[in-house]
Amino acid sequence: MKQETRKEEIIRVAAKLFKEKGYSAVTMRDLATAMGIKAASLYNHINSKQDILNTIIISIAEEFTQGMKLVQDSKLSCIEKLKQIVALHVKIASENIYGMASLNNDWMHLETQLNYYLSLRDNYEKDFLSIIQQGIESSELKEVNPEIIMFSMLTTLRSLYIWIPKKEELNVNDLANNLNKVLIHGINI
Amino acid sequence: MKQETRKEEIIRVAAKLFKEKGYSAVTMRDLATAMGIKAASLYNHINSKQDILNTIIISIAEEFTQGMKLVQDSKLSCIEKLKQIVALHVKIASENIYGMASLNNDWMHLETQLNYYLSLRDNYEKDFLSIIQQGIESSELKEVNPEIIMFSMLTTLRSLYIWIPKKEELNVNDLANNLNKVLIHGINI
DNA sequence: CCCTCAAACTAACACTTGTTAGTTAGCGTT
DNA sequence: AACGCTAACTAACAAGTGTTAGTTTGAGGG
Repeated sequence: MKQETRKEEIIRVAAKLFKEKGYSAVTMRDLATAMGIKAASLYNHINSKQDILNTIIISIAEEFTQGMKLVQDSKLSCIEKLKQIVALHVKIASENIYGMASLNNDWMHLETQLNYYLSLRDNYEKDFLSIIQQGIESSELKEVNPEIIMFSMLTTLRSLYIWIPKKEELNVNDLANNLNKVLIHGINI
Repeated sequence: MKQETRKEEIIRVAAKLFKEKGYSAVTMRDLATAMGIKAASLYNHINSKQDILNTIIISIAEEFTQGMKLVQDSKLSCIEKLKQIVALHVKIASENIYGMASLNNDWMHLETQLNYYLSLRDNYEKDFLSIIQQGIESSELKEVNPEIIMFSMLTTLRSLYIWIPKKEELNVNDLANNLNKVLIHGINI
């Protein structure tokens, strides 16, 4: 159990505030108050407000990229790959509830790292789409517009951070299994 | 074809800016520039920045509430009701692409109207959940956690505004039909 | 020709923003 | 005792914030 540095603590608290009000609405004085110090003192630990956002978003985005790579390199069937992706999202979302909010809602406030983020997101979606297309070609999946399938799955998965905190007892495996049922097999009898 | 008033034009342009950068990051000077006038001139037409947000969010939220009421009062089967709800979201999202962004991302910046908005949203979700629960009881739907079903459908539907603009040719009926297939019947063979 | 009115303008306000500079206090090591 | 390090502080700045007051412009109707 590695001890959290002061910098990590600031970033963690910042992510929580960013989730509640959004990046732009959170001031350095808000963040300082939440940390119990003065705004200027924050700069002993961090470079800038922007830098906090960069750290939060890019670290999670890279985690997703890495996870997708593992899924792609596996020899699983299409449906099994999709289940792995669901599990990936449940895992990352449950471990980064606050950061996921910034990833979803504040990515446009990135500056120097904006293009890098967009390229990660783009590639992720391309890889996701390609898995679905292969599933349709091999008749594992129904012949529905693959973009609609991806959109439906991805928006649900990307919104997990909103919903997970509302569940008192969270069993990550249970949630992933239930989501697999609903997303892959549908809801009707 | 009713002519758009200057006030309506400002609100429409504001919604577009709010979608791109979020409510807090859009200044009255940004909005004025987009309108081709000076910031102070905006106040000949609108009361405050807050008021613009109120108008955007509350009008759409009430549209959803009204639509849900119609669905509830119908004598349709559960599955047919869910299809009506999908159609409702596709319709409202396609007609309010910009406003939907504020509804999803900037509702927390409401002040006087925050509680009213939250009550509308709460009731909407309760009604949605109740339809799903009835569907499970009457064996129209699989016996899966009804909250997960609602969460999955609702997050997909609420994110439509992100995705609709990316589709060159948008046929509202096509989109609703495809979403129904994916959300209700699943994606596997 | 004057009046009205919508819609723009300039100038200014009080306050908030992110950030910097320079300083101080406490603590462990030499 | 002196040093260096961490982490806080006060004070300040320049730019930007939403908003108000008062004024000007131009078009249309009596």
